[in-house]
Amino acid sequence: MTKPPLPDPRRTLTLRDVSEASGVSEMTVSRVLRNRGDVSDATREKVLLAARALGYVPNKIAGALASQRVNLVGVIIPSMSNMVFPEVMMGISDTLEDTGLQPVVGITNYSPEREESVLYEMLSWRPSGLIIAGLEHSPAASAMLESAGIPIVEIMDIDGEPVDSAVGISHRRAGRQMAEAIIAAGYRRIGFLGTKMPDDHRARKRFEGFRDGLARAGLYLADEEYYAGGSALLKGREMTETILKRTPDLDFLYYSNDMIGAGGLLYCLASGIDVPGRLGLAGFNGVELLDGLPRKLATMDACRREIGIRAAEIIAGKRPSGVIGGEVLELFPKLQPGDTIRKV
Amino acid sequence: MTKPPLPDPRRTLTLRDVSEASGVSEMTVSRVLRNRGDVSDATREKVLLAARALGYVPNKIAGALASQRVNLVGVIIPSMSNMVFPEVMMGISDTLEDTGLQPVVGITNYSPEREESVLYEMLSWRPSGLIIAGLEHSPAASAMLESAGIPIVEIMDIDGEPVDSAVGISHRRAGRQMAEAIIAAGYRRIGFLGTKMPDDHRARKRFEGFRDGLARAGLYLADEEYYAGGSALLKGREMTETILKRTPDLDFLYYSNDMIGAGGLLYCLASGIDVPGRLGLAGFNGVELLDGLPRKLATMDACRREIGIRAAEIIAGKRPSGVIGGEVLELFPKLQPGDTIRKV
DNA sequence: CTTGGTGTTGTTACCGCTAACATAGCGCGG
DNA sequence: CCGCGCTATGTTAGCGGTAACAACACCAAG
Repeated sequence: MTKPPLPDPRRTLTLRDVSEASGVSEMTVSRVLRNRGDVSDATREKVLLAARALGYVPNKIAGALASQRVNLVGVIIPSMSNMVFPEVMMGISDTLEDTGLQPVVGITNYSPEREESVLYEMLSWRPSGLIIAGLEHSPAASAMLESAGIPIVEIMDIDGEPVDSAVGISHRRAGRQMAEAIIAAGYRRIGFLGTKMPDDHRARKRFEGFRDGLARAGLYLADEEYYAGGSALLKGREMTETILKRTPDLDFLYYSNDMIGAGGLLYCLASGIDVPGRLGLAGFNGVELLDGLPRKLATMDACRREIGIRAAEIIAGKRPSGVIGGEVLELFPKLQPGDTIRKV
Repeated sequence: MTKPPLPDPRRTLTLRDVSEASGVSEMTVSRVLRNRGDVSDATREKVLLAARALGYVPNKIAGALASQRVNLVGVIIPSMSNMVFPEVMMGISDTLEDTGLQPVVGITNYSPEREESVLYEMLSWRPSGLIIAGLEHSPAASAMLESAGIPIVEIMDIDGEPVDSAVGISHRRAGRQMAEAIIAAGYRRIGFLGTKMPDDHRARKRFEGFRDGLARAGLYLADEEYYAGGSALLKGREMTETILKRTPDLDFLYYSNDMIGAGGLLYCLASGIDVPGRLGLAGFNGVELLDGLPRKLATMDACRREIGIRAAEIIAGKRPSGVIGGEVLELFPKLQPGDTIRKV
């Protein structure tokens, strides 16, 4: 039993191990592995061979500390469970792909306290940029964002004052537009169905915009219904039944998201309600799932993927404008009338 | 031009800044901020006050390097877009919550190459544990996993040889069980609908188990149909139409996931096909969405949340068994017959 | 034979924090 | 009033890399 030439195989390897195995200095190994600086082909080969043979994995913690550079981009979002943020994430990932930057996600569950702690945790890793959903933050969180010294992009919403840059849509306007379209189609007894989430500011703004849109035409909401938790599709179904039982003369239902809207649509179809003749329906988000439904629910695309792409571009410094920061990029969702609003 | 007493205010703060502001050594500040070691209450107050006033955020990069401890757990999964992995993630997050550990997610898109590079990237941050979906990895990835020197938990699947620990279900058995239930209910002309994903090994194993289950009863698949990309609900609808047109005498359709199954169900209901009398249907996963459908699709719960919980427990060293590693934990999905399989 | 470029490799000094040990101050029994 | 055993705080030496610069070999031109 000869002792193998390698030192304790359980110890994790360092540059020194590779350096000794290949007979050059640690610095040269470092250069080879990062493709930086001039290294002769012969040396490069030797080093790469040794590194691969040992199974060396560089220690980015040490590298980041020494170089003061971290290839991480923090992404803070409220939730991962409703298909809207995963799509934003894909836009971000795809755009960051070829920049050497890597997204790291944190979830807040719509809780300002969690947002604060997730943000603190993220900043303690000194990411080179941060993407965060929403414009509303606790004072402490705002202070951290302001003094972080890195590019910040607040996404999804532009109805407010960003810390640095922002990419999103105006939810207030989106709500108002939907109201106008509904009124134009001749509906008058309008109900609203949404979530019980005081901290979902975007849903709130859509609701306010919607109500304002109605008010401008001298209309008001005829009834409202809210839910929290559970299967959104099922809740949409149940809430629709509830609200229609309570206020049978409603002629339109505006849902705060597509999932409950889809539930409502399925309920109406099963109950033989004439959609969109006797009752019109609309949701919000433009989720892919709607494509598979028996009838197409009216909705508004929230530009989720593009928001992700643009935000990542700002962080990566790829915006064509060449602006350094403080950019506010508004995207414009378009109304997709589908089959659940009467044609005028 | 006198040099200001404070150094560049844009520079990010270090322990030294807090130490100077509070008049104690860096070490003491460090102790206060980590709640470690004895510090007098007076000093603690002073330090916390100064840290808060300055808005100091510790640098975990430096901390991790010095202490050789990283509170990160890598989680590598194929996708975030189909509701199964988000639910696993929640189990992981909830369990890690009170351990000081933090999950960091990487997505592979079912690509072995991406898996390899995501894994390399993750290991270079020296996480204290790793959770990775599946038992099949490239040779290079396997080598990295083996020599990482940290607890590894492979999740979702247990049909194979884990590197270290594993938590999951037997997809082969799940497929077989479904076949047996279908046969017991009297169906004989059975079709399969799935994804074109050579690297989705779990779907493949379910399919193989299903085919074996049929074979044991002397049956074989009467037809098959595959898809890739797009809205799964819509694809399920379209594939169902296609396969039924091509092979009209099918009396059962087994879908490789609930989403296309739901699409198929909606198609059948809209076409007036007698379900489950003339045609039976079943999916896989037990997604919440099914609760909202007009009829309940037969499915098998994949134990997604519990898989996340158990995997996180192993990483956090919270398993009751007290086992160090190499644990294989099998979970047992139960068949939910719903309304789309004939009662025997 | 020098000089000076050019291309390659090595040396030194940190990066910001923490483990481990050293030290200072204090109360107290002998 | 010495020395012991506390507790509270400070000092030193890295963690594993990289930036910046130094050093070296080699060769062409002067």
